[in-house]
Amino acid sequence: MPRSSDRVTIHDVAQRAAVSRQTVSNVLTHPTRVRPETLERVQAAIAELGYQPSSSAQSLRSQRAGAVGVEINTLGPRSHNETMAPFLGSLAMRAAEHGSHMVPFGSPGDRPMVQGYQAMWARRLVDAFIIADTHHGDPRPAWLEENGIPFASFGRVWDDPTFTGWVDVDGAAGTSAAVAHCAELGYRTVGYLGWPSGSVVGDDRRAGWVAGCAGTGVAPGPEASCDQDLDDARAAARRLLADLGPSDAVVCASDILALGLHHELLAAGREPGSEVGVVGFDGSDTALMHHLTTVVQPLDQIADRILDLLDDALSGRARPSAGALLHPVLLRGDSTSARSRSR
Amino acid sequence: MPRSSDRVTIHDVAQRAAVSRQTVSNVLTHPTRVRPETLERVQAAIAELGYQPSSSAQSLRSQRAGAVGVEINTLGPRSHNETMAPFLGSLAMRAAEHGSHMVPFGSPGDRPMVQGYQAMWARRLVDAFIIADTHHGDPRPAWLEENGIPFASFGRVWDDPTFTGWVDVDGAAGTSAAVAHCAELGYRTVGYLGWPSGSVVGDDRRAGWVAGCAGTGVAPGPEASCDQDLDDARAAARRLLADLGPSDAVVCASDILALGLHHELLAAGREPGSEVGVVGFDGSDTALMHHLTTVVQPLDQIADRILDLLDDALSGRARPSAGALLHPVLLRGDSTSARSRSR
DNA sequence: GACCTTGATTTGAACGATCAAATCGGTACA
DNA sequence: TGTACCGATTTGATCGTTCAAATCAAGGTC
Repeated sequence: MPRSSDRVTIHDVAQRAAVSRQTVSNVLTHPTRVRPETLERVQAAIAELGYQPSSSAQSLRSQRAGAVGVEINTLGPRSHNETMAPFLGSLAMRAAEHGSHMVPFGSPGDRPMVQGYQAMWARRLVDAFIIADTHHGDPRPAWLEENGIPFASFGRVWDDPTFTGWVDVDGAAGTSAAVAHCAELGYRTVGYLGWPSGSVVGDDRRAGWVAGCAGTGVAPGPEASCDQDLDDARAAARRLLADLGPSDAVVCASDILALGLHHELLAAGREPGSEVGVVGFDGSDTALMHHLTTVVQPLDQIADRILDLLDDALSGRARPSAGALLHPVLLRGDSTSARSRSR
Repeated sequence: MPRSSDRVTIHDVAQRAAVSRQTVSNVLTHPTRVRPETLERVQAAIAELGYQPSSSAQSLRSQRAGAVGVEINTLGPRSHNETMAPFLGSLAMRAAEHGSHMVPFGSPGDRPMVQGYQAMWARRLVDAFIIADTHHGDPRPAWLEENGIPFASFGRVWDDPTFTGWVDVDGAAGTSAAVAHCAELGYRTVGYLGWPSGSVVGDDRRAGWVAGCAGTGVAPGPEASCDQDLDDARAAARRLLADLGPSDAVVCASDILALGLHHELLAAGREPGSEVGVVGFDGSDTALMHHLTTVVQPLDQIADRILDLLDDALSGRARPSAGALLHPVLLRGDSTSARSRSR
């Protein structure tokens, strides 16, 4: 029976098993150091008392918070960032297996500033950070690097090509697979609805479309670009519509853009899929809800790899020689469907 | 200058200001105990060294993790739960002002089990939990209560009316306001698209529709119900369409349902807003994206109140005599618009 | 029988903070 | 002059764990 207080400590277990605290500790961290007979007795005591080491005590002793910070400014309303929320979910689930947990935090302002990071780091609430969506001129990578703070990034860190602690989705492979999918289903041309050139992610995805068309021999269809916004997407889609005949398909840089095109097709009385094929990108809830064919980001895998990177960094292992590019997976929905090639 | 190591501790500050560690501690926690002159000197040292107390050390000493657990199973893909993700965002932002942080976690399975909670609690990674979406037969509230674990709930805890540690949105007030909004704009009847009766949240929202119609004198329009799913919503909306004339409006139990109706209207060539009014509920990104008029849940306020509840519980203050009902706010979008009453 | 070795276990110390009790230098009062 | 008292500050102890060094028991060697 645990002592009067409700909290079971290593001391309670030691007393129960008639050994010293250190032996109990060894049972959990260096089982080989302890005699099999004793091991068993201590393990029994641990089980009976339901002992689990206190994370605060371990943190203090090991100088490790066992936590990783993730900025969630982008998670709030009006952000339209449908990737970060599920990504945080994946991280939280996977973190358990890595013996750590996530601490979401935000800076007051809209723009990602180092202020929030600074606050978390100074108190050592976290051992490392995960950043995402870095852009040109993003102050975070440089600041983290300068201060020797471990971090990993979801998405390439474009400002610093020497930094290899990132995991990213091979956007070109994704759009290329989307084109292949359309070709296979018999669409005659494959157009592209993307973002204005200049964004690295956008250019990457567009490149996959170009390469995909060249590789499969399908004719490139019309192209338009717009911002990551449903209204803009619809406007851009309207511009495309005139050039889209039956059995044409369009690959989009994101699910939001795909949804915009989807809506315009319906508004024009043209059935998505059976008439004009539409493929989105991201595998967002939005796409699933509307049954759009989409290129799904393997968020669980990404989370796992990122946590591996941090494990390595925290145990002083060398950084990998290069970042990791993961392949997205095409998820077939109703917005693309087989058509007879004979028409 | 900080000592050779990179970590600034209370000892470094003490040395720098030529006082003892305890005096430094007092400066931060009991400033009145220290002579003004000394206070200033120590504060200067703190500022110069950029000292912040170590959270692990404080946790161990105070027996408080300073963290709150939030289950995020519902946050993963395919959950269609558009409220939890932004809510977690609000919590994370507000938590900073409450001197704590959020720890999102998940259980392997789909259904909320106590297993995940157990794991977090045993190691004292968190001091309390925030639960949401409790349903009849939910094992969590009872289990938490039994084990004396502090928690608060977003949404009433229906199985235990004596539990008052909850904050909820006044759904009836929301739908009622939605009806009033429609009446004000001149819609002749206001229908309802809701969930099958039996869900407490759903019944609450429906009651507000009924009361709103009675209160404003607007005629109740047709009614239908379906699950929280876009396809189901569209099917239900099709059933409603026949009974919906121009200048009729429909209040919906959620943004997803509203979106379903929105889509069916467009598919039938009837303009949402100008012909048939549509009001959603939740204030989700989906609604904002589609410019739907919607009843917005005040997530920041809810987060604040919930954290207050936990602060009280952790400092041993008595529970409030009743749960808190917060008023949602109607956000006007394009899916409702003024019409001339003269027609 | 004294001495060394090996393996298993225990004791001491430390991580960084804060509470409680002890100390210190002054003042006031008898 | 002694002492009681005060505010300001310091010292000691503690939270629960784990590393490093000390101890202990058993066996082997010369």
